[in-house]
Amino acid sequence: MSGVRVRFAPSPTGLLHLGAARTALFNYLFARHHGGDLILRIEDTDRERSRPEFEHAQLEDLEWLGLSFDEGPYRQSERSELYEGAAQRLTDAGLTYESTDESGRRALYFRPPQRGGSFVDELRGEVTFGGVEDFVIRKSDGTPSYNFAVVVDDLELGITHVIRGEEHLSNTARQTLLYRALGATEPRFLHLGVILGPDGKKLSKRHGAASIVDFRREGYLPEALVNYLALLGWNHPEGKEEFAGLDEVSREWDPSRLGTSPSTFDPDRLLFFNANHIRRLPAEELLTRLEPFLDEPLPSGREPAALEAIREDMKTLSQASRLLLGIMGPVNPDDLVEELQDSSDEVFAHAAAGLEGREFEDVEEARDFVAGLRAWAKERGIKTRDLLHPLRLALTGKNRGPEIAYLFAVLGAEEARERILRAREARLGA
RNA sequence: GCCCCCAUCGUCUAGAGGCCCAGGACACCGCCCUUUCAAGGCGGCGGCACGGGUUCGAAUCCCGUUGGGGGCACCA
Repeated sequence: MSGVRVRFAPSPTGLLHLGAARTALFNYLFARHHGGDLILRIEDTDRERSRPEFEHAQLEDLEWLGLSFDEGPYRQSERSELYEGAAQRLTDAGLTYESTDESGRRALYFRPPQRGGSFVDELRGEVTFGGVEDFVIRKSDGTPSYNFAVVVDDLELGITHVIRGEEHLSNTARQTLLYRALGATEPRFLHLGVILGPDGKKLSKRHGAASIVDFRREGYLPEALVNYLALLGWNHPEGKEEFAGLDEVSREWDPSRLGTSPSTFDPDRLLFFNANHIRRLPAEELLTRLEPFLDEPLPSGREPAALEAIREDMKTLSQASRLLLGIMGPVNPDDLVEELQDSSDEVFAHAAAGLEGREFEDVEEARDFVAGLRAWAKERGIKTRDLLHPLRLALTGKNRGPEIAYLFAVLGAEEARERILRAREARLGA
């Protein structure tokens, strides 16, 4: 038992974003690294904007990412006595006053004994601050303000390390003053560099898919997101950059490798990790994950071949249907007549004959069949290109695509034969 | 305007005074492999923001400038 207690404290006023997900991830990794506890706290003090749907959606995203919590969720909306007690102590100490604004709202303000000072950031060293003005700790509707609730809760929950984005640096200054006014010792602080959008501005909805749900819907794998996010502001001691999943990152993660500079979200890099993780997924697993993304089920009985045929080209799961259509979609033979070679006719005749009454149990059998075609072509002095390219055109109508054997295996011998015969006819008719 | 943080290839980063005329990854380009695309292999393009110090020696330490970012709400 290390005694380390960290927390992730989202506000249910929107969807879980990349930045928040990274914060959650690093808190999780920190807790795992130290054998400590990760606590979930919902900061729902904004009665207007907080919505249960958002809380549910965020929890779902966290779960999808594989992030689990040891405690919570605690909801700030359910802990008002705590804030009241703390507010009373500050009032008793003569550090608060009530004030009414133009619209007649009466709030409780905190007047810090000092306007400046410093705190230690574990990553940046001593951070000095000054010019802190009085700020609200209890809003006119009775709910605690963010800065106040955070301090009271982190204290009450025994949080030892506060890990959050650097956008909170100035809040930490205010909170430090609050801790001291309450006669408490502040936890340790780690402020991670913010994540910027490709335009260098703080990442937001404007930058397209910045919500975790968006990535999920587009067919990104949680493993890929975790892998990518883990490398934003952290690096492996030996430069390792590919991690199978959260468990592997957890095993190798070490807080001493954390950085402080802001980083820019790079969609290309994420895509690269996603494609990599798709390639390494076991077939059954890939099939399961693919299901929600398929317009039509994979060709019955030929699922494994179909899967392997598209896997290399798939950067996101949502591309599966399009890739599948590229193989199985209808072909108009008339469109490809011009591209066919002189040798096409005998190639078609031979291939069609070979396919007659045949069935491919798996890709291996299709490969054997193709090997047979190649041997035949070699004997006849037909170049490999003049053998396979016409076949590819006949089968899919396209110039590029997966290895030919996959095409046979996915389409099935019967359908392949028909397509070849149709192409042959079209060629003769031309 | 005030306060704060950050500063190595376009991007993510390694680098904690000599090992660096700076290494890796993404992206991009070329070559190889290959029926094609992709993957893979090999190679290329490309960076220490600038100026002062300190030091025998600085990407690394200090100061300044510039640049970028964040905060300055009865939002969190």
